Amino acid sequence: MSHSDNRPETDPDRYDFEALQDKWRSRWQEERLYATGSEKGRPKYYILEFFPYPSGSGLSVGHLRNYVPTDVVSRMRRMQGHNVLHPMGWDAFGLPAENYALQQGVHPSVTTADNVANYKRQLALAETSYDWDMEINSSEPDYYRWTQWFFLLLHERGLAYQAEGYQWFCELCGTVLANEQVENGNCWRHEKPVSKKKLKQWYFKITEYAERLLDGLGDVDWPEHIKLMQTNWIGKSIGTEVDFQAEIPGSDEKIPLPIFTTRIDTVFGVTYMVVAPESPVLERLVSPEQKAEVDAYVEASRAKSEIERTSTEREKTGVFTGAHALNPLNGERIPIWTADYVLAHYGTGNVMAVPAHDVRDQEFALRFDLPIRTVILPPGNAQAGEGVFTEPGVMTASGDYDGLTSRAAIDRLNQDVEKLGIGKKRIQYRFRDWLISRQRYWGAPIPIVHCDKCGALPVPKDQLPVVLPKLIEYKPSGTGKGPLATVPEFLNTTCPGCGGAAERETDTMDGFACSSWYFLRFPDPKNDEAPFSEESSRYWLPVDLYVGGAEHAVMHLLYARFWTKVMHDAGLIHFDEPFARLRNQGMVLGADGQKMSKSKGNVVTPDSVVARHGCDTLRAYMLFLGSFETEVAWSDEAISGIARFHRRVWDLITADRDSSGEAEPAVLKELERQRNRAIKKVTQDIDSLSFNTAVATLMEFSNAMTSAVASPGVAGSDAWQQSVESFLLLLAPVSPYLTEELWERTGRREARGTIHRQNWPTWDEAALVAAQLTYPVQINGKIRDRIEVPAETSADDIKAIVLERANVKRWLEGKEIAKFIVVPKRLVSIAVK
RNA sequence: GCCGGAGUGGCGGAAUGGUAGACGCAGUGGACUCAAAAUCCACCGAGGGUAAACCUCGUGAGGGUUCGAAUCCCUCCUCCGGCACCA
Repeated sequence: MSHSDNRPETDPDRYDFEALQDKWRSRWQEERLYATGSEKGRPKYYILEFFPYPSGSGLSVGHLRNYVPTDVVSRMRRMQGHNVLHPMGWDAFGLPAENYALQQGVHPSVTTADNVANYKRQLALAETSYDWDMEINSSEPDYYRWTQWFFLLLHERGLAYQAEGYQWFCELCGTVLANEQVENGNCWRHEKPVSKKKLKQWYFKITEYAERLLDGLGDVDWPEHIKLMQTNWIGKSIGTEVDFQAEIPGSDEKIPLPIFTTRIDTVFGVTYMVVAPESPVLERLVSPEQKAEVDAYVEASRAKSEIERTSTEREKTGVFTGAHALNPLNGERIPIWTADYVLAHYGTGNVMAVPAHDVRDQEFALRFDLPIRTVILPPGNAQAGEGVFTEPGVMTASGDYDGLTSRAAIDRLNQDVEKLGIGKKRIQYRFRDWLISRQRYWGAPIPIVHCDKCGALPVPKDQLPVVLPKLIEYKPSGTGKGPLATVPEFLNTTCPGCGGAAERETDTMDGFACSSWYFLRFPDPKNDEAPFSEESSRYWLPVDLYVGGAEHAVMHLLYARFWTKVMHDAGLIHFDEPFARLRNQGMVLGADGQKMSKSKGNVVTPDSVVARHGCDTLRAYMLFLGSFETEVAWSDEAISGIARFHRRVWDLITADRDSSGEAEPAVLKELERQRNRAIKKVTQDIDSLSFNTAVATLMEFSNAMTSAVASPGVAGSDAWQQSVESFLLLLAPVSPYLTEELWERTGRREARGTIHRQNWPTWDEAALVAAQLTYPVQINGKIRDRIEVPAETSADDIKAIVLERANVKRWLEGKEIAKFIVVPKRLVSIAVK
């Protein structure tokens, strides 16, 4: 057999991947091969990748780690008779896009259009089977009109509100930053510490959905670690809120000072209290003597970077306020301090400090010489041990409660404080409402009008979209107001309430708003009456398989779930979890084991790989690299193995063979077994996203075919034709060009049309059993012999055969058999004494 | 500090209670060739054994459960990821 590479370039039978790509790409386009399925009576399959931001640097093979595997699943599902929706669109609004445009000195609408065109060109190189009729772009008015519509829906439902809040501010940028632009307390562009500035901003009340966001995680097939990250992020704590009484210095007045604690059983060990420096009550508690010191402390904590503020390494700081409080359970009078280890936004912003049973309180107490009183003993110990005891235990020095376990005491105290009217059991969440305002240009304008008389009013829905004007100058102003505030024709409008002069809101929405609903738009992307039709969402949603990087574990995936639940409550959709099955692809590192980056010069692009090895080889190699969910390094050498595999396949199928003669039945039966095994394994592997083993199985099957066809008569057999057919079908989702060409060359396309619309092959379980089975024989766990027997041999017969074997006898000599185990189709195990 | 994930040949990785190392890369030997590339065939965890047979060891370390453990349980080590004063 001659090899294709040895064939002259003019030989039409040579494997020429470029010629195949040119030939089939245009034909497939004409045939609309990737159109979204719409045939009645078929099951649907909606497969989606995380909404990509089309970055200026284009795609590397790392991105294909997501796009190629999902494409393979889509292709298999189409062949399995599903109506498949596999769309692609662009998360084009947002800070990265705006910053890229600023850096290029070109308008973001222009850079976005260029970047999108480049992404589409590169995705075409990998022949990902998107239906481009479904394409969407979040920065276009057709789309963001509906993002604004959803803002109004949230507003209507009381889930969007405006509040004063401290927000990250970078002096060097002269602007407010988003949380995600603050890395370890530094501005992402300047690597300089950021501080906080107080601004009036828009928030979404995601915390109202905390409990349902937790509950919903039980219903979805997601990686456990992602669910866990969301659970931790939401941070549910069950505890008690109790009012202590604070004495106002210099008067007889007392005000309630509420605290939140998860350990009300330690309440008899409180020796001081702490109020957060930003807490509004602080002002009233400060005595004249302490005022200067407290003011200086509050000022200093505000100026501190977040990294200094929250580092647990740092020594604790704080100042006495001059005020005292009364412990409502024992009447004790204790000092009130302010310290920045207490966070204003969590709980009540005040804490009862129990230095004997809390690490932080103890550290503080030791530093400032405050008393430490043990009130919990380790279970079973009458004496307190060394250091801080933070576990539940048994109460002591706690009056009537002595001797109760922490658990019992918490229940009783919860009831008691409620009876006394000084507090009650309460649930506290760690996460906060979603700050959605951005004082930046490149985003969906928040559809609100501010009127002096009527206040903040929503723009009527029929006036949407509020169009983002095309500004030339869109740099952040640094005033804390967005660039839109400088555009009179945008800013000035009439009030939808009273018709008088009014101003538009000039903040734009966080980019995560756009990606919180895009999966609903894809089934119905051109609808101009509504964000989507009820019919389209009822048929296609929820998303059956959602694939993207683990870095979005909390942000996007939590926001999208929140919006989905709101829409469900508004009666717009029939489900309340958007993504039934979620998987994270692993990253592709450069050949040097480092993250791919321009500066390291280790970026591999699809362009270079396709030019060198062709699309099919790139695709198959992306799958073969390693298991889908783990990180892998690119290798320029290993890809040659896939290139060889494709050439061998070409030769195997195109070779001229002598088809005369009668084949041996055993050879044909073994070929049939290999064929059925491959169908089963490849089908199951693609379903479970084990693409690397699917490709390995195809290699094994082609190796088995190569050795089978070397036997006389096999080439002319039906079994051989069946194997060729099944093999091509199984390989089709992985290597679409090669298989289509071979499908045509073996005469199948003319009769039956494209390989990509054929039925996926099915297997016969009965054909999977080999005629002869080899049983290893273990004696005390070590393999001492092997026997080959017909598959149907009974366990008793196997036992008899094994006992007659010389090797076995040798190991059994003088020993007693304790156990004799025959595991059908697997092995024989003997335990001897 | 807390939570999670992972440690298997020279390398990427298979195997989730049943023959450890499938499949591939690299390597070694051979065939073809004037030669090289490509291709094809064979070998390819470590040690012992002239070789075959066969034996011993071997999935981060140590212990346990089991006829049988990479896989399950306990203790520890290393690496990676997330959260990080959340009361």
